[in-house]
Amino acid sequence: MKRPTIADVARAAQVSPASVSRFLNGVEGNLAPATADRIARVIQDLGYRPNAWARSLKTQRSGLVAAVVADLSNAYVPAVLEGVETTINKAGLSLLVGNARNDPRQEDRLIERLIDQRVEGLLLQPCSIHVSPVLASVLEQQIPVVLLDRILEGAESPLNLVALDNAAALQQANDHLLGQGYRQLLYVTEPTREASSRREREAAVIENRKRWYAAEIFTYRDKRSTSLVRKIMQMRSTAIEEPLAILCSNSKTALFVVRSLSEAGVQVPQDIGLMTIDDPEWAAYVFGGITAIGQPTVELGRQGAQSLLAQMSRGTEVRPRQVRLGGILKARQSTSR
Amino acid sequence: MKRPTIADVARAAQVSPASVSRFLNGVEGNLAPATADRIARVIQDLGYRPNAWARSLKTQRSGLVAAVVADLSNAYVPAVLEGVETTINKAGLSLLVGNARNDPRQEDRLIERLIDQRVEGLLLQPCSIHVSPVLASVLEQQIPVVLLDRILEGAESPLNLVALDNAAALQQANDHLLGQGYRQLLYVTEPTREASSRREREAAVIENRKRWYAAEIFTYRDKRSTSLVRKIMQMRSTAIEEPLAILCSNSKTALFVVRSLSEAGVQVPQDIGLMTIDDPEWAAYVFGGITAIGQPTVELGRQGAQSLLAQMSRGTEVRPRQVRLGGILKARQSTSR
DNA sequence: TTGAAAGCGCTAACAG
DNA sequence: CTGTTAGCGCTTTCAA
Repeated sequence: MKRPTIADVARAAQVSPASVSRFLNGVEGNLAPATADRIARVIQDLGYRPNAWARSLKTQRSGLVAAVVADLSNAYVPAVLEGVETTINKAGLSLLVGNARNDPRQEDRLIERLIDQRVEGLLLQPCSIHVSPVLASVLEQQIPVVLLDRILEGAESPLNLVALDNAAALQQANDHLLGQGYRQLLYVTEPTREASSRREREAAVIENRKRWYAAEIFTYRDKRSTSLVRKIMQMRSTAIEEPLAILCSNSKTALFVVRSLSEAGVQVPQDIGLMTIDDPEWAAYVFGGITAIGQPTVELGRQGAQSLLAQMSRGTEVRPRQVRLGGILKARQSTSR
Repeated sequence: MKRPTIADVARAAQVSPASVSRFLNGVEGNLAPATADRIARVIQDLGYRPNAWARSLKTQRSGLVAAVVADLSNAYVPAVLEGVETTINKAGLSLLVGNARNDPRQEDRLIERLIDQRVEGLLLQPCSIHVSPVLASVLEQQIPVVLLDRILEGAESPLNLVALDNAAALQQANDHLLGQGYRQLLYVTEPTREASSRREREAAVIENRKRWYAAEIFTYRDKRSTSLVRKIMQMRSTAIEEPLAILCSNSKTALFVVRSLSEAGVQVPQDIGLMTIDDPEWAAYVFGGITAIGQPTVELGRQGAQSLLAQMSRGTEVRPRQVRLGGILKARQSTSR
């Protein structure tokens, strides 16, 4: 039971394949209503569906767009993908998804495979900070690319980007915490080497350093919480008990900190203030509510996809657009003194 | 700057396209080492990559697999997709993702589009309970399908499935709560009409009904928490104050309940017990820890994908496999009296 | 071990 | 308004 081809339809409807094709594509030189009807009926009867491969081969369009993300297990990512998927589908295209699992080699492999599938565009949340040879060749082939969430260094020309305005978000966070009367800051982050967003956030923390009595950065590499707790104890033991707040670089970090504090029995906000960049669904319910800077995740995906679609239709020639979206401060219990 | 074709390679290497094709596919009738080397070099130089469309047209294989999910915004779903994606990629295939947003019409549209892309298999978490005409035609075409998380009624033969053993999970939950001394149960669920998993869970609750002093079911349809709170108050006002526990049908429900309880100032576990099916990352940190039945989400995706791959290679003829995975009880503060 | 040639299913000139 | 024809880039007999 092979699927019917355009030729089968043509034969059954007593017309040429060309006419069927015209019908399918709603082409200019309109068909006689009678012919069209006949074709329509046959298509219906046979359950004919055009073969995307053959069409692609001819038209050089696949109807496929790819999204390669750094880590699907970070809730931020599926939220962004939601915006991407919706937009891509509205445009009549289909979305291929690749999860690099924070491994640049895996990322390369995925990109290569997806390009081989002849995707018409690539949305990328890179898990490395520089342009890999594979990505370079993608760019060279003029395949539209839009970066999500993270920038890339060493591209010949800056790539299209949609991301959080990290500098502004951290400014907001610092303002809020200082405004609440905190005088010491402990910024907790995952290693910052490979993700530009983390770098930008950390840079902003450093920039705001002088505003604090003390501001330190804690980078966590494993799940163990002991050294973080030790760090906290150390900062809290200042002679003049300056109030201390923890700021988390993202929701994954926040989860780690929440776990650490819970295990150590540290009270929030009594003993310590807590705030995070990124506002996961649970933030409002832990410790009576954790103050957060929410990201417009779905919107970010939407805009990324739109930017890609624009490039796909207008060509890669358009000058690159760097969109920076603002975060939204949600003040909650965890930073109220 | 068009991409080089097999003909370009053939010309540059002074061989026939057929030989290049042989080289590419590592075919039996081995090439002379010298020829192979020459071809290899040219491919390298030209940066040649085979055209998937042309290959598909000829081989009738696309290298594409699709996953259509009910709702990407439920954290359970991306977790399952993670397992799916990994497995599919390991098999050298690419994954197309569609998000039906709980809309059966959208689901149909997605399936149709993906089938038009000639995917070789479909993983489906249906957002309806019965086989739509579109899906029926997919099955009729012998395209391998595996259901994730939810079953479908009215299929001619039962479809392959990987899902939680809902009956067992709810048995476990009931046992645990009764063991903790609770005597009244309030089961909170989203509307159960369209998702078989919800139906199964609700059915299990009903089955366990006699074990309770009172067991009621609360279906929430909107975000407003007032009627839930009223219900709770009503159940708590029994003459002989039988201890009450809430059981949530999944993590989305749990989030709703947590919000409602927080807003109403109900204390957990002092005033009421709380438990949920599905163990989201935040469960351990809200109300000092919410007791949950964890689902093997990633594993579920992995097994679903494997089941699909099996069907794809051995043909749809294989007898359908219904895999039911067990949940894992995580006892926490919220149900300790 | 290699090449020639046919064709997968479709579209897009070009005629008519 | 409609049909004929020539490929899109690849694989795969069949011959050499």
